[in-house]
Amino acid sequence: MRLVVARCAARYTGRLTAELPLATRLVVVKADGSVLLHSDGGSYKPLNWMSPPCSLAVAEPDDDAAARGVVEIWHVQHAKSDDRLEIELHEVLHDSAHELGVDPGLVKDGVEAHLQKLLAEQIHLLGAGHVLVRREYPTAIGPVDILAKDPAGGAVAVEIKRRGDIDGVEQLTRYLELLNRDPHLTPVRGVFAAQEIKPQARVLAHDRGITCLVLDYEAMRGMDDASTRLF
Amino acid sequence: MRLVVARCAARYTGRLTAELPLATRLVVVKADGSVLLHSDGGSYKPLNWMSPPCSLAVAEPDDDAAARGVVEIWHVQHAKSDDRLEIELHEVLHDSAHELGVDPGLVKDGVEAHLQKLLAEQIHLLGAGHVLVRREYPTAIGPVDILAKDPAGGAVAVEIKRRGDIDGVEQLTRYLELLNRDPHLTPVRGVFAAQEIKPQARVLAHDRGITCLVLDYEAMRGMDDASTRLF
DNA sequence: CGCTCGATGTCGCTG
DNA sequence: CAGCGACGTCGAGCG
Repeated sequence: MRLVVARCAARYTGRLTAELPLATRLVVVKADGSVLLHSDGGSYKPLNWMSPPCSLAVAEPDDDAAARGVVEIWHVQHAKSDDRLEIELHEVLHDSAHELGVDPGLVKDGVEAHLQKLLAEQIHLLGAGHVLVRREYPTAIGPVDILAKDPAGGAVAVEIKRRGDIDGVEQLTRYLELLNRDPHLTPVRGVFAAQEIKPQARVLAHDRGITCLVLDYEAMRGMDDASTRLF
Repeated sequence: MRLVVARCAARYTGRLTAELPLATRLVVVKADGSVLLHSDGGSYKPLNWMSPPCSLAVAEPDDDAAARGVVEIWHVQHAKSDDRLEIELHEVLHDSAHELGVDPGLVKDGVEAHLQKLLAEQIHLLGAGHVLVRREYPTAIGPVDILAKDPAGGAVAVEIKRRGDIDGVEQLTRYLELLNRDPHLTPVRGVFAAQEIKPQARVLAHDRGITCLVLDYEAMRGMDDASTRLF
């Protein structure tokens, strides 16, 4: 990894065109050739960048550029598209290189996939006597998170979100509309399950006859741990 | 901006929980207090981070941590939530600070608006005899990209996307519902136009009587260039 | 390789 | 401040 702090200007062309006027920034060149241009604030997102796979070619400035104070021009070209990032370096304030090695990567916990897995295992949370049909039950517009049967044999479609927003209710509504066209399934009941359900989503869900179910992730994981520990 | 290259481990708790095992990484501390943890590859996104506003507190390791080789612990706490990032530094390989100043920011020029402009100019792409009424035709829930009239005088509402997804069909459906309440306009026909239309979106659109139109951006731009060149 | 969907999404605009 | 749409969305998982 190479770290350069420099006064620089940049231009990106590709899916859009964007310009960065002359200012002092951090330029990071990673081992895979990717380049990041960071300002001293904002957020984790760079002002501009090039994703791997890409190649970096360093060029001397032409007379015109040299006259503008450019000491080096970096051409960063994406390998599989015509995306291009051009950086004009005017003054290099810091330049260092470091061997970092391969990163073992981030281990996440508590994302939607976990919730889905846990609810599938603890399907009784939908109510006593419910039975799992399958996870990711396919429809023409995409898979429903969970399809289950209630004690009376009626189909139940479950949409799971970490945070229950209106979007999720809309999504579930579309699934229900399609599933209810299947004579073998209809009538299909809808359950909107999330760790936290926004009031608006709750209202909309209720309006459409969809049941809301708040999931307690910690408790569900506790159950999972318990069962794992037992066997 | 402070740049630290160090062997470190990290843990994030907040909207989810995530862990980073011990490895050598770049730690960036920006002027606004935000922190980025980058590996030597991947993409522009850090492995882990804390967005501003947040505060950084440096602590000495306790005996247990010191025994594990920790030389310093950074507690990064978000100011407005309980999001928290904890970084254990095991070995600092580089540490430098730099004054960058304020960044003038990125100037963008997008493709999205261009598509709308081109289709408005080449409204015949909707079918021979179509006439533009106006771009950004206002409704109570926001402007429709294009309103046109077909040769029979019927209203046509067009939603334009670069990538045609289900969301866009939903959006157009809402517009159509509102537009069709206007007795001067109804019945309004819907056209979903995009450079690329996903199969699911196509199914949903067809289901709702909405026409799909694939736009050839290059060809449309070519037409534009040609007309520009001629006059 | 393409497609779909989630995301600590983030960003920016508007009411 | 909230809501909503766009993003150079990115990235994982699956067929």
